[in-house]
Amino acid sequence: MSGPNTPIRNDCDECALASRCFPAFISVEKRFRVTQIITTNLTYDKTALLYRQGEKTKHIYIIKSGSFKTYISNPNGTEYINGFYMTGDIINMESVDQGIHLNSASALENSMVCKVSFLRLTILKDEFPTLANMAIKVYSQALALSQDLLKCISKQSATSRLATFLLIINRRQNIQNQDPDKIYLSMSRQDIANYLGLAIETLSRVFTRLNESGCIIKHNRHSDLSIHDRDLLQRYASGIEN
Amino acid sequence: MSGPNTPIRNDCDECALASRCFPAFISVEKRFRVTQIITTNLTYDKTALLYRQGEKTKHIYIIKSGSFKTYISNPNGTEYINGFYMTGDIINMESVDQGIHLNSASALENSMVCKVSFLRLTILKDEFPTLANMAIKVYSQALALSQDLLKCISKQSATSRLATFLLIINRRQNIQNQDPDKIYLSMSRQDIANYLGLAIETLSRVFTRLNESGCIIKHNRHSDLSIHDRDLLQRYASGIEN
DNA sequence: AACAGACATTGATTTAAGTCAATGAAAAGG
DNA sequence: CCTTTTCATTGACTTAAATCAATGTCTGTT
Repeated sequence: MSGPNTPIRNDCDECALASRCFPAFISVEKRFRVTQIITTNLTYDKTALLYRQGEKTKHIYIIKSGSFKTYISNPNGTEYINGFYMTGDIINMESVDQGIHLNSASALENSMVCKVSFLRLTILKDEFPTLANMAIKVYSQALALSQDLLKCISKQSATSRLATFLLIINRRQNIQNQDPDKIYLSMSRQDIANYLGLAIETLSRVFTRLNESGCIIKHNRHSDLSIHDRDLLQRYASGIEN
Repeated sequence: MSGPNTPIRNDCDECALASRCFPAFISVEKRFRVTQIITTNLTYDKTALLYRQGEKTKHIYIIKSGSFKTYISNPNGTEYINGFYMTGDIINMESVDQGIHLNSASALENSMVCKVSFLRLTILKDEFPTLANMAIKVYSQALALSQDLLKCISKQSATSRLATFLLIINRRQNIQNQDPDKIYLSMSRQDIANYLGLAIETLSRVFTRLNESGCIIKHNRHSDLSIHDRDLLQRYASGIEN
């Protein structure tokens, strides 16, 4: 076995996300410490639950591949979609304070995540102060995004909401995508409608209209589409065009 | 002058917020260090700008008294209200990552704030690791609140939105209030309407309806009201009642 | 391959909220 | 103190999206 000061090769060194994930904030020589607090490459099948609303929580999750939705189940059986998460995103940041899951998370497709105990992260943080900076950076970003989204969803038309949504998804997928105009929607129409605060029928009509205007191209009924006229899509998103 | 290890009495020791503000995370003996990074008791008159969208930023602000709104100005002259902040709240957390103000902030009434350089806070953080924990705690709370609000505003009726808004304001004001049912609205109807994603006329009608149903009592036209039937208000908020 | 069930789309109608317009009430300013 | 301006309320009408209902299309199962 390697001694505690001998660098060892671990999962994180070989991960495609390493440069954007928290090991990036720890020197290569000390990366071995990471293995002590992170559980890597957990797999979840489509529809599998990552965690359940109300449960106690001690972990954040980093998505290595695939995607998840978080949602709140209502007494009347309906769901409120809180967010969609994809490669590189961190799930459960909002529960770190209370230590209880505020929503449930389920896989939208077969996915892989790494699991980090935030209690242990706190200990490691004292050892590597840059980790705290990273945490604050990530939180600040999440908050900025969330405010943006609030603005968009509370005040825009159905067309503008969907256009904004597609542009955001596209931007997030582009980080690792080949074709910059391709969009893959791993979530159902119902999920998107719910997330954007629209009826599923309204959403469907808007999809049809965006398609007919030549703005997007649908490659099949559900998940695969391409942005064909990005400029127009952006005008829809900003509300210049209707 | 006191030497660096001699506890000195400073503004923060006497502040009513001390137990909820970040000095709470530093031992009394070392509190003097706080004075090196915090500027206390800055005053802003009603309508005065705390900062302007697009400016570079190095500070977060803690409200000692009064209230502020943050907003984005649009090319067409309209405003998007991002948030309302009151005593004990921290303004500008979302800009820490980018270092640029994502919105403008202005005082809704005569107010007092303390200003903390987050660069210096980073240095202090290495000295007092608990500060980092506090930062993460605060961020996690802010994120949870923001997700809650998104849900409420994107999917609820006008009545439910206003009822939720009033309950949130009431809860936040209760921390230091005498009468637990009193609500003071320092922002204009236009600001509330904008924040909730409603037309000002719709908001006005809902105010009238809540008043007529005996749910709230308006003490004057604008700012002062009381919750008269909290249970009913909560039913409106949850959408059980319309 | 055929069936069932889930999911998506399209059409007809209703409704909640937005818009336009007028009035009322308070605050600001000379 | 009176005028002007700003902000809030109320009414009449319009519209975007929700709802209700039917149809179409994919997915998975045996």
